[in-house]
Amino acid sequence: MEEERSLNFIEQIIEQDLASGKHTGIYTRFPPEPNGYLHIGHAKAICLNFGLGEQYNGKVNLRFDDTNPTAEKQEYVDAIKENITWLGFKWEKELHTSDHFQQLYEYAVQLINQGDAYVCEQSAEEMAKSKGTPTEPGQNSPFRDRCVEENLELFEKMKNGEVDEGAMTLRAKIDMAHSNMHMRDPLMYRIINERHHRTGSDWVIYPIYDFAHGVSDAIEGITHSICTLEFEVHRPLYEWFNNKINTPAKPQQIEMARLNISNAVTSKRKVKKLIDEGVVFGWDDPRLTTLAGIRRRGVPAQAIRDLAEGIGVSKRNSITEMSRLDYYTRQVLNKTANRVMAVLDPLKVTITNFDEGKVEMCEAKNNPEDESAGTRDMPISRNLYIEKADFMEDAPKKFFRLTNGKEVRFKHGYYITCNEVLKDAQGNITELLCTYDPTTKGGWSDDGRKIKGTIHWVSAEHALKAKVNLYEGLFNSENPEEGGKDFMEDVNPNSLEVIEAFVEPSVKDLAPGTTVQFDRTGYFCVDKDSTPNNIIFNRTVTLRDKKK
RNA sequence: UGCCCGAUGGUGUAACGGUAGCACUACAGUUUUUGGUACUGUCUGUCGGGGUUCGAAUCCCUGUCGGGUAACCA
Repeated sequence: MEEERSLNFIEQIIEQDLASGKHTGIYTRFPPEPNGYLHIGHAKAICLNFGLGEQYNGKVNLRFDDTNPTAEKQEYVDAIKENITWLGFKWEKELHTSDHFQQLYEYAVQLINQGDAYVCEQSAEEMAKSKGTPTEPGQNSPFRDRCVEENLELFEKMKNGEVDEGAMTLRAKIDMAHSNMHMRDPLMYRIINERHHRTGSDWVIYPIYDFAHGVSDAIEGITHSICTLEFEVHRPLYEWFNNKINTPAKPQQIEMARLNISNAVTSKRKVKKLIDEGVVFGWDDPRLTTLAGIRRRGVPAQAIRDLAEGIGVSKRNSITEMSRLDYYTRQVLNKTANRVMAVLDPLKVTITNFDEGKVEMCEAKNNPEDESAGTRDMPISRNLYIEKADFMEDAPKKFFRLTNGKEVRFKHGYYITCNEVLKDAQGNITELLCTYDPTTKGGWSDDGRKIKGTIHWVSAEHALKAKVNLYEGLFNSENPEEGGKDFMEDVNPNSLEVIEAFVEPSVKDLAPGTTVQFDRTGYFCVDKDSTPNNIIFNRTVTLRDKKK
């Protein structure tokens, strides 16, 4: 009954903490900075934190880490919430680090009173210089030994806007000779004269990540604070602050490897360049691995969650193959996407023994994997289209599609035989003259005839024209930036091909965002800009194809 | 160069001193009104060198390789 599954290292920590009584329940958080759009890497963190919450009946806060008003915007806050909701998660509380500004300030004052923090008047350059190097210790700031009263007074001035930006900072007094550079009297507060998207002009002093993040975790009662590997060297600082302050809880920071996907880039800077240089059309371009892009391409949220679950959690940096996302996408869509017939590269077929003007309806299952999806009626008539690739003259025996003289099944329609091939002056095939067997309606016969080939088709007069975006990987290399290469050089020039296809009439009413399977071709999503008179599909992923 | 982390098939992960397993990919085959799906099978792996032990992917030493880290960013 219970499926045997090994625990990842974070689950092991949690179960130990629960078993030992260190915690009676778990509380995690997802802490994005609202300065950009979420991508597939964030999705892993979201699924992990919220997934752990569901798994252990714990709570998960959504906390916007908004300590730097120069980059953060409400627009991003809204988009991030939308993405998380799309993924299907609910947060316990929506919080912002800025909600804790007053509390953080009071803790800072406490540290000053304890002699653990001081106001420093060194410039950024002086500070960098006196910080030392990995092999040489730093020099103490000349302001390091100010008395508590003076520190208090100066910090108050900073807070009240009486000090110029850059003129003073608040620093933790730790150890300028520490082997971990982050412990050499790190900044706690700096002055930024910029309007904050939530606190407006209430504050001009803003806490630095190292001080704000861990202490906010503690304030919120977070038990397990999961972050990525690059914060590993920050952990001693994280713990230093929470140990110096009498915070109500002592959260544990746990670092894990971020998710990297092959043939893609995720960093804001790089995606922005792709947009600015016109390689892609925006943050939600379906070729990007932003959540907005992936969603627009038609990938279901469940596939992202399955991916996050499937790749596991570890501390070693890795690149997950894109084929893995494709796998989960197909897996979900196979069960949920209705089938539809669409011809992407048309070849005219005339059924010579089908009366001119006659229209018959063919009943078609919407999804062979889901009986409850029902059926629809598709019109068939004398003039049809099939895929060019589904016909070949003098085909080899392994060719299971249409060829001269051999019967194939037109799916949901009839057995068809090709009798004559029409060509233009250059010898290109322009049309096929075929006949149908009227006794095989639906694609069946009870005389034991074995029809190996089944192909899709649409009725020429009933088909709708649709614009179809065929996407391929945006980059040629697994790792577009490997070896200091310029990732722009690695862009796949064929990442988008726009074609006009013929689709069966039933798609007319599909809502934007709906993903269907084009029979034998792939999964396609109705674009958000699609309308009944201007139908647009985005190829989500092709079907697996074992042909040759 | 200091400090920190990591190294298991092509890829992602298990095995916590006792038969190296699972999934993706690739390749075969069966089924099939999608060359889809489903099912079955095959290929490929413990970074090197020492040690501890009856026994090491696992523990110890050492080397090599990879990543992170020295923002008034997060």
